[in-house]
Order: sequence, then C-alpha cells, then structure tokens
Amino acid sequence: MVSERLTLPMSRQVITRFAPSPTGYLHIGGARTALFNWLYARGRGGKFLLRIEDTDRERSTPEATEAILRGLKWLGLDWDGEATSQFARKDRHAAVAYAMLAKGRAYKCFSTQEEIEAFRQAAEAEKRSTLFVSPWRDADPASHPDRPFVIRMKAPRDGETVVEDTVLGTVRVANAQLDDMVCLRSDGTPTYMLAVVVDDHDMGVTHVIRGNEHLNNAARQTMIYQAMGWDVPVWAHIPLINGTDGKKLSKRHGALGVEEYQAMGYPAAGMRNYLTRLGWSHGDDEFFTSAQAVKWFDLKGIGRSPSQFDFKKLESLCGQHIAASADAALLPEIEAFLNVSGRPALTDAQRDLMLRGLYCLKDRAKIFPELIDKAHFILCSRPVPIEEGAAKALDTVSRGILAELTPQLQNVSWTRDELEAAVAKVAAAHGLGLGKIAGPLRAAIAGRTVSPSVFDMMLVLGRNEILARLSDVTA
RNA sequence: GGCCCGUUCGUCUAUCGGUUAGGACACCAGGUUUUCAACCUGGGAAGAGGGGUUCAACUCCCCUACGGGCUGCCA
Repeated sequence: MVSERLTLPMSRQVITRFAPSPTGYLHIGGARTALFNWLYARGRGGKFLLRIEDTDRERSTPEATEAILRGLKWLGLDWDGEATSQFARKDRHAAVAYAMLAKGRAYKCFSTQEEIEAFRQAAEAEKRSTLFVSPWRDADPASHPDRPFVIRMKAPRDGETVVEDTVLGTVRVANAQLDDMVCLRSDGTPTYMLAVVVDDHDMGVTHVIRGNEHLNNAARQTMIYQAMGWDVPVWAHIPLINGTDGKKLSKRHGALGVEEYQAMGYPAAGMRNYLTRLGWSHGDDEFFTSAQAVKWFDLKGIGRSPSQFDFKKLESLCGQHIAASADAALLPEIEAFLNVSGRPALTDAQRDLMLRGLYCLKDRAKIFPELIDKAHFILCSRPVPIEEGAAKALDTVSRGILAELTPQLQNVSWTRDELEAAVAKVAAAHGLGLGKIAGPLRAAIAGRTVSPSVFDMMLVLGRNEILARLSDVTA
C-alpha cells in the first residue's frame, strides 16, 4: 500500500534519473531501470536525467560511458540536459561530508584497513556481527592522530530506519544492522552512498526508481538525508531480472549489452515493449506502442517478484512490431541493423526493391536477420544461385515448363491475380497443381525455398527481372 | 552467520477475501496453405509446503523450504 506521505504536492515536477556506473556495457537490467524512469517522467511531464556514477576511478572507463549512451539512444530513451559526471562533483560531495561532520552527524575515523580486517575476522571467529564499530566514533578530536582518515556517518545505534517503498511497501531495518558507513574516502573522494544522496538531492530527483539490490542501501541513504535535513525521495525498488534458469543473469541468457540485441536484429520498439512488460503490467495488455506505455506506466503496476528473460516472447513481440511498422520507418532500422551486425549495406537498387517488398516481408519476420533471409530474392545476385533443395524442385518439373511460362508471363498485366491465373493455366495444361509449378518458380526467382509467396516476389521484382531470372535458369 | 526482499501454468503476468483462477509467449493436436512462415480451431498446463484468522483465502498473519540482495575506503 502506498502511504499518504509518499504523495508529493501537485506543483512539484517529477524528476527521475538513471545513474549507471560506467564499468561495462548497458546490460538488460540497467536498460529496464532506465526505461522505467524514462516512462515515469515522460508520462507526467517530468524530467529524466542521466548521471554517470564514475566515482570508482579504477573501474570507470570512457568507453563504457559511450556504450551506455549508445544503448540508451538506440532504445529511444532520451534524457534531459547533459549527462552529468558524478566524479566532477566530488568537491560538493566532500563539502557535504564536512557539513555532516560539523553537525556532529559524522566523524573522522583513523582506523586502517588492516585494523578493520582484523576486527572483522575476530568478529567472525566469535560469531559476533561483522559490522565494523570504529573506536573513533566518540573520540576527542584532541586525540586525533596526524594521518589519513575517512569520514564516517555517525549512524544511530538504536531504533529503526523506515523505507517507504512504493513497490515493496514499508520496509523496516533495525539501526543495529546498519554500520557507520564511510562517506568520504581517505583520498578525499566520496563513496557511492554519499554521492548518490547528494546528487539526487541537488538535482531535485523526486522519484528514485532502481534495482532491488539497492533496497538495503535506501535505509543507509535515508540516514544521510536525515542528517542533512533533506527531503527523502519516493523510493521504488524494482525486482531484478534473472536468467532463463531462474538464477542470476549470466552471459548465456541475457546479460548482454543492449547493443548486442540490436546486432542480433531485435527492433528497438519490440525491445522496449518487452522490457516494459517484464516486471510491470497494465491488465492483460501485452503488445503496445511507446506512446501507450508512456500513457499507462505507473509505479503501481510494478510487480514484486523477479522475472526471467524469455527470448521467445521478446521475438514474438518484435515480430508484431516489425509487422506494425510503416515501411519507410522500417527501412532505416534495417539498414542500421545491417551496419551494426557487420553485414553488407544495401545498394540503391536493393534499397528500392526492399522498400517495395517490405509489405510482404514484414509480416513474415520476427527479427531482422529473418527478414533479411526472406528478402533473399531481393538481395541475391544473378544468375540466381540455386541451392540443392531448390534444384531438386526444379527437376521435379522440367525446365521446359518454366521456359514455356516465360512467354506467358510477358502477356499478363502485373496484378497478383492475373499472375496467378497465368501460372495456373500452364500448370493445368500439364495436369499439375499450382503448387507443383509455384515451387520451382520460386526456386528460379529466389534460388531457395524460404521466401515470400512467388507472386509477391514477382510483383516486387517486376516483369523484366522475372523474365531475366527465368531465362537464367531455362537457358 | 546476521538483516532485508521475493514465491500464481514451462515463462511473463491478471486477480486488490467469494472467479469453472483469466490473458500472452512457448508447447501439443487438427485445419488452411504455392515451401518456410503466417493464420484459424482445439488441448494440456499454476496459487512452494505447513499452520492459523475468517462464513469464505491465491489474496491477511506466522513458521518452514527455496531463490535473490545487502553485510566494502564497489556501485
């Protein structure tokens, strides 16, 4: 249940954000988190911000940042303003750490890594809590040594911290379970825990929609908000996406960068639809456009349990989106796919034929490689290379019949019905069914058996091309 | 180990105490068909287990099991 106090004044604009750490590509879980934030902001006239959490200098790379931006762009998730670098704001973070120090809500801790490690080992051996208890928490500043220190939050020891989560409800965490987290490292840089809070506050973020793995962090972060006297944002922790075996996502089942999905030929619209539907629902609606998603999306529709990635369903949705796309919009997407997947680009002639053939191609393909495969009659070179199975089909009916068909085709006007009638006439003259002729005809036109209907292919290619291809075979 | 979260067909999910537990993907069977596909019809398929509360529980509470997360000077 959503508590009353989660409701913000109407006047306050919704501001959401996506805050990935640039240590790798944009994976599927991150993409969905970004999508949810985007949908929520866009559906409410709010803002969707992008912040790169690059405070971990060791692991952050500019390449990863680029990959994440490309992934978001491909998915059509546009953010407002410039993407901000968290690291660039480190002075502000440090200032807040010192402000907490001044307020008596934080303290300097001079414990070394070794001391902390020793503490933990001892604690484990004695089966005590391994949460570090710093001896410096209440130390007299006069006793402070002259050596590097970190600034730790002086977390309350008693009571509990409550996280009012829109998805999970009220979550209570005993303060005894939370330690004095480090806010400022000994090198003066902020930790994630401090930086997120400061940035979210400074950027005016009203709704924090993020992965469930941050639920416990929300309690820790709440302490910082409270120490600084800032308003706590609305939390919405969304369940994680698991792999197809229900276990953690791994390479084998979906832990790929979203760019790899593009390279595999999934259209962005289908991907968006699938990801939106994974962990969120709007009644029984399965197939919808982005506009509908923006309109329907709300936090109430988010589920509480983790979900598994299902390529079959993704494909099914993608197929529907390809079929529903306007030909003119589909063509550039196909060309982008050809490009990222390292396939040859379309020639001008092929592009023209592709545009004309899309009407009969898009209903038959779930993903782009399949569409390309079915477009073989457009893309193949002449003379048309006949594959084994197709050659067998040609042998079933003599090439003579096809030769006989050639003049017939010269006399028909190019409507589908007349084409079909002309071929049927020849078939009947030989006591054969239409199918017996259509198969070999298809082989002659496309060189293979997997293609749209012969008549569709003939309409797309045009009379001259068909006659030429037939003569290639019958010559 | 401690704490937190989760658990409806194989999968994604609907259900906000009273339903023959619905839909979609996948699967199976049949039909249609100029191949593949598409399409049409039909079918099998679920409330983790155990206790409560209630006239009534998938829905509320507790326990157990299982899965996940946090427990870092990572994010």
